[in-house]
Amino acid sequence: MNLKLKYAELLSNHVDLALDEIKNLIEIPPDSKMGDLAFPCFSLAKKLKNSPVKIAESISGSLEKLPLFKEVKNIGPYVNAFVDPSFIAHGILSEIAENGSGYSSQPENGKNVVVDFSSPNIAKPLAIHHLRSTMIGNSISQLYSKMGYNVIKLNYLGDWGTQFGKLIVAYNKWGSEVEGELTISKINELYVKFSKESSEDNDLNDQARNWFKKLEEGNAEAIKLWKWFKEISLIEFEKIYKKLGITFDVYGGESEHAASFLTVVEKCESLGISSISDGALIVESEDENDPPCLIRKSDGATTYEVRDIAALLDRFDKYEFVKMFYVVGQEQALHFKMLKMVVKKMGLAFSNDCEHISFGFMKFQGKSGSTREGTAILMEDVLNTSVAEVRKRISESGSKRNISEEAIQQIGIGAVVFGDLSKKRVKDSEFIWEEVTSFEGDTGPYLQYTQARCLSIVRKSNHDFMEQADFSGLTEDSEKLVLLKLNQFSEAIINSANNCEPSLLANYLLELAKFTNRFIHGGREEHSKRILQESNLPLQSARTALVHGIAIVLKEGLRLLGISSPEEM
RNA sequence: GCACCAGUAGCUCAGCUGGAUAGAGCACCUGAUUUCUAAUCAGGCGGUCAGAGGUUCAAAUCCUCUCUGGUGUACCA
Repeated sequence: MNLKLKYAELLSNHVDLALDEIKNLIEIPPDSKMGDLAFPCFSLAKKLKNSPVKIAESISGSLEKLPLFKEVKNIGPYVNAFVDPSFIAHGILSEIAENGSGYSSQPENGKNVVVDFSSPNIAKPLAIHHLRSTMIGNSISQLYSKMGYNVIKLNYLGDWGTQFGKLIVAYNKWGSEVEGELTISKINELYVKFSKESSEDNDLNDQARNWFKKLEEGNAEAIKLWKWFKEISLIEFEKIYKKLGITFDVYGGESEHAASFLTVVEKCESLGISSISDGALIVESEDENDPPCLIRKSDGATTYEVRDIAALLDRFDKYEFVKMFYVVGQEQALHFKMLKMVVKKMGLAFSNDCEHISFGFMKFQGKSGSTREGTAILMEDVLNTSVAEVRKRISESGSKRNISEEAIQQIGIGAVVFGDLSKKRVKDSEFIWEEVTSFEGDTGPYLQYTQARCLSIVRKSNHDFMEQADFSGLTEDSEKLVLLKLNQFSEAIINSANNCEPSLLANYLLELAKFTNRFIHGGREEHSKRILQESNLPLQSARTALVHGIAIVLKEGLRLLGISSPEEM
């Protein structure tokens, strides 16, 4: 139910503004004691040549009574409305009960959205800085499918480039020293060793560039090794994605577009937007402050930029997307700016639909870990530690409940994911072990706990509460706050999706959970206030339905963040 | 040098795109438990919204400058 719209309709007969304008002015007061909706009268003051307070008085005095609004009065320059919870409860709760997890979902619109996320480099283990792209991208994908889009989740692997030349050199030189089976961490060790040695021996870098050139030319030995490194890496990645419950629709890779780079080069040349500089082919930037975009190296090899452009052209051919999201760290902002710039110069309108969804650094003890230096914090370790902490906590609490292994996994992993997604993307975030393994307050486990608590009440209610409920009994403030919050679910989703900002949804869920715990907690202080102790069955049923609705919204909201929630914990 | 991003309580962060007395969580202090799940709830402590100007009825929010931190700056990706 769109309460802002209803309120705007009520006001529209007495305010000389278009319905939409009124609706956009309506806000939610900072304190619910002041009302549930507020219409500020400042902007009318000039037009009416009267003080905002007087205008508010006159409007509130002339409004007709609607059952939806218990009371409308002015507080200073605001016209504030108090919603009658019993009037909205039936609509909201039956909508949730009927749709279940589909509550607030929008019908399919057939439009394609491509989300490029996670996209790790082959031959390096997944570290915490990959967590952000992976989790943010996954959540954006869930949000857009909730909004009715057809989402293509694309894992665009960094599987091409000079680094493979380096690896091949390293493997040929020191590979025989590796003991046992070659794993991703052993590959990484070779890479680390190469980095160290090559800083003193420039010849190694030349060899590496040479091997990469060979790889691009289709040299059999190079390709064989490259394929092998890739296979080993993918097996490792899949293990983590499975833990996180993430799947991809398409695995792509830069390597696929290395060949088609010629198309890009030709197009740039024929359009006359490129030029030769120091032997390399470049496209000049529009902004004088930016460097040019390198399309082809002076030795004829491809660049990251040209491969990405070729990949983008290919994606549009395949999917005709309405949105193309690149979920990649902010350090690559310039790269995506140049990518868009070149594609725009190529005369392709879809350059406007491409968006770089950037995010800040993940740091550990003030530094961003580096796989090259071997100081990275591995994603697997983080997840395992958090899960272990949950297990420890449960055994120490001496709880009688038997908590399943599945639930322990969900809680441990949920804590890590929520910790990351509850903050705005742009912020750099400091990785603190104690914080990851803290499960109190504004955390994922808090939301899961709230949800489990609600489900427990629903489970114990042994009758058809939707059938027997009398929603007009829901008159308490604590009930109203929860109801209004449930009603805002779709707004939270839309906001979150439009801004590609999962933290907005995360914060919405925290508020919902807070109101919920307050509401339910009344039953702890006074036994008679417990929902299932209520002797008036229609009222008890209405409250149970409310709790049921909360559980559904919390579970669905968490799912949109990529977090699964246990039935019991 | 230039460009982009950030700066709000001791710490981690919100602040609904310009509105009411700047809010949460953690930490610290006090209280509630033979739990419809205490991974909870109630209360206390804690602020020069980096600084200075400006725009207007109204600025943490918009503009300008300064300071601090981070990132990027063509043949790595």
